[in-house]
Amino acid sequence: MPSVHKGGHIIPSIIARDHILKAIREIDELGVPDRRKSTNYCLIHEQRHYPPKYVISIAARYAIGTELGHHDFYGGKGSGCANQFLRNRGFQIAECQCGGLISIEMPEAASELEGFREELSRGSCCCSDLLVGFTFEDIVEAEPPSEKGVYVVRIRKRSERLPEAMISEAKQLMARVGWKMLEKKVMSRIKRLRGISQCPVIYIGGAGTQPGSRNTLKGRYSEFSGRHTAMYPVWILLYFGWELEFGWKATNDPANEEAELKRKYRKIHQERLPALVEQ
DNA sequence: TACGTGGAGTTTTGAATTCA
DNA sequence: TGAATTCAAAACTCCACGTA
Repeated sequence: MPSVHKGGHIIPSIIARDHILKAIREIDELGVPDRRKSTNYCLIHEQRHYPPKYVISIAARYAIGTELGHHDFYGGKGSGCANQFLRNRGFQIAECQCGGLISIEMPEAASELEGFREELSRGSCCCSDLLVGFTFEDIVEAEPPSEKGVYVVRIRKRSERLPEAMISEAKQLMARVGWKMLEKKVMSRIKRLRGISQCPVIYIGGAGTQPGSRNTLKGRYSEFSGRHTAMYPVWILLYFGWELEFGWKATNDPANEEAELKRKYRKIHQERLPALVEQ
């Protein structure tokens, strides 16, 4: 088999740019196993980072039908090694310790990324005026009443982990579970984390909005531990060290209060709803 | 009586199809 | 080819019932 390296550690030269692009697309879908993350270099494609050796391993499967193992070829800088192989096919390689699969899609430059981090950590937004009269408690130990009302989930403190990185790690976890149907459903919710902005309010909902309903704030809150539409992204945020609050306001007209709250929120946020609400 | 859970009703969304 | 329509699936919410 033709190769670009000798001595038993070979990269099949039949691997073309198209095979590498297919590998990148697969990694976008399935993520990178922890043991295959890069240590010192990243392949940078469309402003996302990928581990060079893992990309080549996957690309080999598309080219020759067999995935290469971690020790089947060299990484590093030398001639015939993974980095040079990828550069020869038109890809950018940079020194980086992120491990791969880190997106910097929102801000384009590194300085902007830092600015985005700062903006996220501030979490300031004028929509806090909408929540006058709400009671807030830590989401993991909130005790809302058994009454009708409107409720919100709000970010109290952000961690260093950005939404895109959390989505990537969640995707890897789901890929390891190996249950496509479950992965599709869970990830469809978790991807809503991309909608998180500087605004701390990430969900608005109502309890007892329909006539005759016996739903309560307490009941809706309990669903965050088992079947609420926003529970997966909430779990992910908590897992990565974000601190969240559950806030509520009891009312006899939750439907109108919820609609009015969302209307005002949209007005402030260019017609968008909170990140975890279906847009 | 309060709570948890399975299942059903209603609304929304998006893909597929039809038609001009 | 693009707009309009249809329909299935998903999302969201509520109801009913068993249990503590």
